[in-house]
Amino acid sequence: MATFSTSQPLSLPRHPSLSNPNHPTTNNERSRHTISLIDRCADLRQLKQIHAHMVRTGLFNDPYSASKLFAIAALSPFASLDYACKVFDQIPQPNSFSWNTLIRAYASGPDPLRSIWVFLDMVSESQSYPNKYTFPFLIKAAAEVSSLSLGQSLHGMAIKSAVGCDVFVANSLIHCYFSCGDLDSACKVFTTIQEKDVVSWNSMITGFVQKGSPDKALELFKKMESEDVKASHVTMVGVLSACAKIRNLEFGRRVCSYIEENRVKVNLTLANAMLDMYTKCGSIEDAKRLFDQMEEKDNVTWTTMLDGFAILEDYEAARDVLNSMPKKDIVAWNALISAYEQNGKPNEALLVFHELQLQKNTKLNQITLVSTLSACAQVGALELGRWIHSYIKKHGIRLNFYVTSALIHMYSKCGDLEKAREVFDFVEKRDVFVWSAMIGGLAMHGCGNEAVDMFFKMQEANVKPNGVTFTNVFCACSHSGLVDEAESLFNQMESSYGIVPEDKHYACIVDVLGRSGYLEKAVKFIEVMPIPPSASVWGALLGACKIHANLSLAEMACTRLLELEPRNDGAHVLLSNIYAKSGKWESVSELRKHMRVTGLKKEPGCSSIEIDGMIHEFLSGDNTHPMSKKVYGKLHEVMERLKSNGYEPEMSQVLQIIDEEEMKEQSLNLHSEKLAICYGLISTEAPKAIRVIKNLRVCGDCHSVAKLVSQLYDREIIVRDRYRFHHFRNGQCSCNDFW
DNA sequence: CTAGGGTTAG
Repeated sequence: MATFSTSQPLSLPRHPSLSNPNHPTTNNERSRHTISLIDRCADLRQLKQIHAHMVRTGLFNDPYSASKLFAIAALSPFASLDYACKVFDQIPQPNSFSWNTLIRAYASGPDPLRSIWVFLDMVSESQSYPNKYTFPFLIKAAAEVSSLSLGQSLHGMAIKSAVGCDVFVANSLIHCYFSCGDLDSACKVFTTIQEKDVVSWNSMITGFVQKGSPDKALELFKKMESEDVKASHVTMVGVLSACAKIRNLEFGRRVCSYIEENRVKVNLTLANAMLDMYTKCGSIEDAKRLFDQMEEKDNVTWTTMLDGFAILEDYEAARDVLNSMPKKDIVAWNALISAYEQNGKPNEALLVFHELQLQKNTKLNQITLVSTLSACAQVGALELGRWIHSYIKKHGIRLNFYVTSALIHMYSKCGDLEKAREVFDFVEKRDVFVWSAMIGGLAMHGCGNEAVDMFFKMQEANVKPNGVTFTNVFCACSHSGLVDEAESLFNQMESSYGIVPEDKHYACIVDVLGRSGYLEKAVKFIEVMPIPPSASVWGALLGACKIHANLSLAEMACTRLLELEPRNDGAHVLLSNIYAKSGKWESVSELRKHMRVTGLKKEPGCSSIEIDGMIHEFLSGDNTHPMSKKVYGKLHEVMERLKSNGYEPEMSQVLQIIDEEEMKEQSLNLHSEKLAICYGLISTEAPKAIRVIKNLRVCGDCHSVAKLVSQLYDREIIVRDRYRFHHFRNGQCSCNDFW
């Protein structure tokens, strides 16, 4: 038998007029031979050869033979849509099969909607009618582009064409409704199927898993079992994915034994799903064992394993996996970058990003950019963030919701609120995350009223707020003292927006009330909370007590907070200072001893500043920076100049998170933000703004110093502290000294 | 002669 592994001339039956008239082969046999050759074609050249032959012999005029050739042209591994279309146009009267084939080819091509245009041609211009094979392809196209209205129209047409009850049509509708987010319709279709097959169940199970209801997927699986439907390997993939999402190792293990007992065929995809379940559920031993057993591995296998180590924060092992990958792809790089970024290691994430850029064959994608922008936001790497933004523009990368939110978030957190607004205004469509990012940005910069306005504009745009939106709005209210607005929105959260307040929302309201001086009200609010107050709730109250110098309440809040978070360093230091202020010296020494014994230390103040794309970090009292001497020289000069302009160091805030050692640093003006600002003065020129990021709250003295420097040195200074931004300009701060 | 459901990174 002839097989064509490489392109060779074909031995085609000869033209009837040329063949020996006495030769016994009939036309029928000749066409059978030609058609069997079509099936064994290995490339387009061979196919075209047969095509030419068929035209010459007239075989192409036979609808069956022509459709056979066309199907290979459109669907084989070496298919060419261009060529297939030309073949199709030559078919005199394409039958339904040929139309279906063309629709199928387009539906799984790069532009699925083109299959709809073919369908319209079929309906309007041909004698062929759509049948039960036609609709699954079209519905698949609708699913691909997530067009609910298209899916609904096709659903209606399928019913009119009397194929609405066909199980293939119904199954593709389930898939389509899920991908359009219309879960109710998907369920309705499912319940109307008379004879559900395993694919019907699988479509439901994977639909629920992918749309964020893994628990429902597991329920369905149990129901499927109780109805004695035999699960397939695709069922297993879906169920394992559900287990991975809800971190249910026990159920996941049961699924694995089910697979063994029922001899479900374990292919690569299923093995990968098992691996993912083990890693996500935290059983790295099982994962390692499976990984070592797997004979065949693909990039999914490697990346899943990489992520498994990253989850355990074993970055060395994760890195080893990346290094061992035969063909590293962007997904694997993204996994490492995002692992660092999401575990509070943004600098490491940026290092990996820089390394990735040196790889010639790996193209960044939207996910790379989202993770990296998020890392930029954390460290305040505005220059790199800007570079990524221009990269996005230059390469025409689409601003989807993720990328848009990430850009807004990056610009906001790096202190460039105007740029954040530009991005927000530029995009045409905004989802809840884009709106929330913008509201959050306004909140950080103390634009409370604008944030609240934005919240209402969002409703006008028919975008429903979520829990994050409310957190950001409350945060905005808090920084701007908008007590009434916050209270009124809080009261509507559940009744009007259907969002059950969580502990972070309660903490926000306590913060709003407390900051504005309504300490009693805040306490009452905590007392009537329907859920037990969390550490962040007490933390918010404590913060308010600090601002308003309420010692007794602070002591209570501190005690509650330490019950919930025994290793909260700030609360310890603060409590010891409270005791000191109240003369409870025994309690002070007890607490200090406790801290020494348990090795609890106050997180050191740290400020950073980006110069020419490099992040420079300063700890308080730091002299490790290469330009340390010059920085201190500048600091001395600044302080002298400030003093001669009437500045007096502020040494007596009532409550501060300062430990004994820091007292000395405080008196010597060694706070990290002062060092970073001085470094900024040395290494940049006006009118460039000095942007500093601090890990803790900016202290009162540094705040006054920054105000004066902005005036006397005529420099804009932008400081991001743990909670918000301070824009210092002409001796004023954007926070109006309310923070 | 045709068809549907699947795993990794935000």
